[in-house]
Amino acid sequence: MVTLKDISEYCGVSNSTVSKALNGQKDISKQTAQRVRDAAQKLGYLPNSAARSLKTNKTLNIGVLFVDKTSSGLRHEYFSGMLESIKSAAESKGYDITFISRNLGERQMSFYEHAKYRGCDGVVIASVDFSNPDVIELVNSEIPTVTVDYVYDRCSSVLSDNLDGMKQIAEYVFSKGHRRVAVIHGENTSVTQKRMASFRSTCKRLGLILDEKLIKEARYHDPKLSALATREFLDLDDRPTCIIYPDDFSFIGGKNIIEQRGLKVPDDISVIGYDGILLSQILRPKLTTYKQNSVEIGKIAVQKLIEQIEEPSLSIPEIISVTGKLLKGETVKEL
Amino acid sequence: MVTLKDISEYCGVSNSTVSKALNGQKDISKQTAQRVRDAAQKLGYLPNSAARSLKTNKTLNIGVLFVDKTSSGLRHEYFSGMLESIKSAAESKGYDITFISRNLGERQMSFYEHAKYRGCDGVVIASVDFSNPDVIELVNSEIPTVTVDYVYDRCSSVLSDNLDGMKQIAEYVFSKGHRRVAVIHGENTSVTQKRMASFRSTCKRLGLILDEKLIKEARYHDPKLSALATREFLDLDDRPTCIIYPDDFSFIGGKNIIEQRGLKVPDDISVIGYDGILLSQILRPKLTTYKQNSVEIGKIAVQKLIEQIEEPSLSIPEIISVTGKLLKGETVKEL
DNA sequence: TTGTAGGCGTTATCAG
DNA sequence: CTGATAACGCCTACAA
Repeated sequence: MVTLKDISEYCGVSNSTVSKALNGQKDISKQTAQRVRDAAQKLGYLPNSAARSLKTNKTLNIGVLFVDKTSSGLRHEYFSGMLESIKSAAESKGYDITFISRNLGERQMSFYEHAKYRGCDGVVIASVDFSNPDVIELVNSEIPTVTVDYVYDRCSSVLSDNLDGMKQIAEYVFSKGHRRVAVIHGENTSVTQKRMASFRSTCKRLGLILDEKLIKEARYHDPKLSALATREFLDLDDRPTCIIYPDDFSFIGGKNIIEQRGLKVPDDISVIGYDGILLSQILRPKLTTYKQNSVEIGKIAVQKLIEQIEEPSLSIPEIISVTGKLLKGETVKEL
Repeated sequence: MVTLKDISEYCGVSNSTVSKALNGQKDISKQTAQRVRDAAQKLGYLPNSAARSLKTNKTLNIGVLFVDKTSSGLRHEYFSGMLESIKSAAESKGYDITFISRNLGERQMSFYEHAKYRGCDGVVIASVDFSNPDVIELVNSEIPTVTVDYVYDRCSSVLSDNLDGMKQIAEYVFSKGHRRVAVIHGENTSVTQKRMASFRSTCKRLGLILDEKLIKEARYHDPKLSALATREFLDLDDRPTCIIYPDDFSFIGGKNIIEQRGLKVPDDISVIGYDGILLSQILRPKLTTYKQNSVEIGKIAVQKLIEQIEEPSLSIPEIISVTGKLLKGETVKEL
């Protein structure tokens, strides 16, 4: 391994001169600096990050907390897309991404301990159980953190705008003349709560009476449960004219039931998804859905985190909402 | 930050005694060891990985090379599933996962340089352009590597058994009585070559005459191109009785065309996918496909890599083939 | 069984 | 402009 020392010997200058030259300090003569850089290049020098961060207490390393609580985890395109974007945003700023978990070596450690041990400059927290004490410990620690889709008091967060999403969906459906609209929602998380609150308030605003029989809980990314709920809706005497699904993927379950009954989308029943994953736009008829901007969310989360890392004094906890976009598709019929 | 020194002062013993006690060396008396451990616990001591790896030249850190050459990258469930499994396999052995890329800080660096800089103990290489000189440099370096779905001379690799996959598909289709079978394949990679070679040889073995008009190139994970190819097949005078798609997701493109023509799967035309992603088993009729065992592939890749890291002398380059499983589904009709 | 001392590769301070 | 020198936190001969 080529070290600073090798270069200093090769060039006949001191250790510190080499260090300064390579780090672009300006108290080194142009010629020496050039000579040192050439030598470094020639000898194939690479800095040693461990030594460097031992000294500087910086690692250029961002931790990512991504526990697949739902066990669909990275298989969910919303999250894999976000990860991809976190990765490339971090890379473009010169940071690496390391997954944070609970165990390292023989030791069991908390997320905070892990991040600390690895010297992460900051951590992006997404897709975890936010009520977990371990997560809370991390958020309350001195390590900069940014959360996605959940708000803690002292920590910046980036939120997919679920209020807007559901509002747009409800308004669109209403504008198409639907008055009996069923909703299948995911498990009870803060995301779900926001979506449903938005749905209810939008209904109220539009003067739409809510029938609680038309609201059912299923799970995100679980087509089977959405299929069940769909069946129950279709069995009602006064069946809804439109069903809103927890997400695009779950809709596939509903689709099967609908087709099995010999019904046609959207002629016999309208449907609408959530997420805007690739699949939604490939299906025919093209699915009406609200596209969450997972790429933007990941990007902003990283930006905000790096800002906090590099300018801790200037950076204040902030809640950033990222709106998505209604993709009109072809599955909501004009009544 | 609590360091070894703090503990040593607290306990009134030396630095090295603490270090040894914490690392379970047995030349420390039971009582002292216990006292030290208690103090460490009490003070909230955490080892500093940078300092440790500076000394030991180990980081307990595995790099992952995951460049989305196809730009669908992690959005492809085959890869996101594999990553998830790499992550958890590494975690269970006490290793962390860090993504390797080309840039760090202001510097542009090669993959090798990046991995070296980060001190990765080893690197798993998956989903990249394997002909890239940078990738080759990494593989030929002193850093242990394992590749997925590609074989280099001196490096262990884990392969999804594409020969078996295509063989099973062909045999199954044949056993169902199909004789005019069309294939849409992905872009020209070694994976594609293996699948096609396997298809051709299986056809030959079964005495099936290959009609080159029934083979078309599209791209993986690209429903549009598969839709085009499907259309051309359906326009043929003597249309195939079965179409094999490059992957499950691409099949959706074909499905649209088929339905648009008013044809029914499998009554009017049989179809078969590849990958066995969640979607395939949700579709109705359930898609016949070959499920690649991405979880197993990721797990084995990590195992093999860690073996190589920890026992370099015992570990020899090895090519491990992971077979998948034909999911019979309902989209191939008995003729 | 415990302690001393040196060094891993860097950076930073301060004197020349 | 350049060079000694001392850290950063940890591990490990070797000495006691």
